[in-house]
Amino acid sequence: MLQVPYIRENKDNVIEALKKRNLDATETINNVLQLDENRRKTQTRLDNILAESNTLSKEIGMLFKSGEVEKANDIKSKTSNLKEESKILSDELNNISNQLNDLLYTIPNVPHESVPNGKSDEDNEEIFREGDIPKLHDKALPHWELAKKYNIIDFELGSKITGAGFPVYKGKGARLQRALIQYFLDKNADAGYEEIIPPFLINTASGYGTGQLPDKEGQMYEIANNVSEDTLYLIPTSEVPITNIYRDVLLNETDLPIKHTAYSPCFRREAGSYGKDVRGLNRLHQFEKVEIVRVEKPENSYQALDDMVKHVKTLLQDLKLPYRILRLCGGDLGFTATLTFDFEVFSTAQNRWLEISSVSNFETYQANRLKLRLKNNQGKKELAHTLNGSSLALPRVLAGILENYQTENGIKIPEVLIPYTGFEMID
RNA sequence: GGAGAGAUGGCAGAGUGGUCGAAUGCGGCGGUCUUGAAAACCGUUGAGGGUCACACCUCCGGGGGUUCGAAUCCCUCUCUCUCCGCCA
Repeated sequence: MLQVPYIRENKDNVIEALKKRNLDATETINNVLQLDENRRKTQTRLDNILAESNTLSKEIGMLFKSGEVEKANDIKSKTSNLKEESKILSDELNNISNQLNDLLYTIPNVPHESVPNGKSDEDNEEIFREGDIPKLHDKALPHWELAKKYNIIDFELGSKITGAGFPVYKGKGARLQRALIQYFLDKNADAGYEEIIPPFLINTASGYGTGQLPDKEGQMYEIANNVSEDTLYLIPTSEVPITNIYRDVLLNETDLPIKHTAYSPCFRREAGSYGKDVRGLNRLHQFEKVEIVRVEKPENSYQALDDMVKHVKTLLQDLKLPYRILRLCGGDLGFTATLTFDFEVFSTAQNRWLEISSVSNFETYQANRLKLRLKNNQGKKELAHTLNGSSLALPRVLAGILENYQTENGIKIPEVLIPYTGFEMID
């Protein structure tokens, strides 16, 4: 969430910048500042009462020690008023703090200055395009038909076992998926990202840390939890457990940059999706993803973002898939991000672009929730910047490969993957 | 699943109702000494709120309670460790 002192000092800029999200935050920001002022005032009043009561308590202690019991009892009777008052005030303070927090949770991150105006994904700005769109033969099929034809992904079987959106990968399909995971992890490791295998369930504190909670519970599957009283959630992305490694952590400047990569299954409820968007592998409830996460010094985070974009590019270049990069407009920008670049692969048989990666800078927005701080060279503590990106989301890469690499005799395997698959053709 | 022990500052570890935000050791930082370094010695060193700065307030795993007063007593939750059982 945004930092209150920052809002206090940059009120007009914050309101202006949030307009890019098509959001008029004037009232909310005013309420925040009002509540903040109220909070500080109440805190001061409470502090004074507590100070007085502390003084009296010490006096009583001394009097008892010196045997002046009557005098002590006398003072004792005076403290009951203070007690009552402090109880009322601390309730009030709690109330105000909760209101303030609740409100802060509703304010999205301030977009970076380079974020274009716009209402929806149609207004995203294409900044880069690479790779040739192949000319397919006459009988070319969309990937869900190919999956059936070559018996490599079984959507109906997944529906039987679990439900729609939980496909079963079989034979060479499973093998190809695993090859991609391993290939991505290897490439990420080569680029200096340390591999992590995180838990696939997270608690509520972690959900708050990265911004899935509150309000976006609907995105995640909730687990009836017999282990503790806390609710657990299936991870929607490994960003959540990985970034939460650094919740309540104070880093030294020499620890940075921190670069992690992880493979994990991702679980999303995707309530309300329908039609061609959910066809085949386009949108699933469970999918595989390799993620990269970074923790950076504030002054380096945009350089890091750039670096991540470059890295993701190399993956697609290696796979020889046609792709483009979009700079998300204010209307499409995620709640917690300041700047996001989406990668889309061209799904030739469907004749549409599919999002396969989203690379974002969160600046201090997550770090503030996480209490992820950094002690800089002057010994001063400041919030770190967090970033993440997909490298890559598997199903749509798979869709892209199946469709773009199909021939009349079968589906060719991209050359870089052959050492991982052990076969060159799905036929 | 059963029985027990525990959670204190960056780490280790004392503290069982009042002057304890917390001994001591290690580590960190600054200094003396040294050509330089090490050692030794001296000093300093938790976090958050608040303030122009002080004052002041809060924090000894989380939450609640007892008390004029809680790191210390009670309840509860979470976590860790030991033993037994079960298990990939």
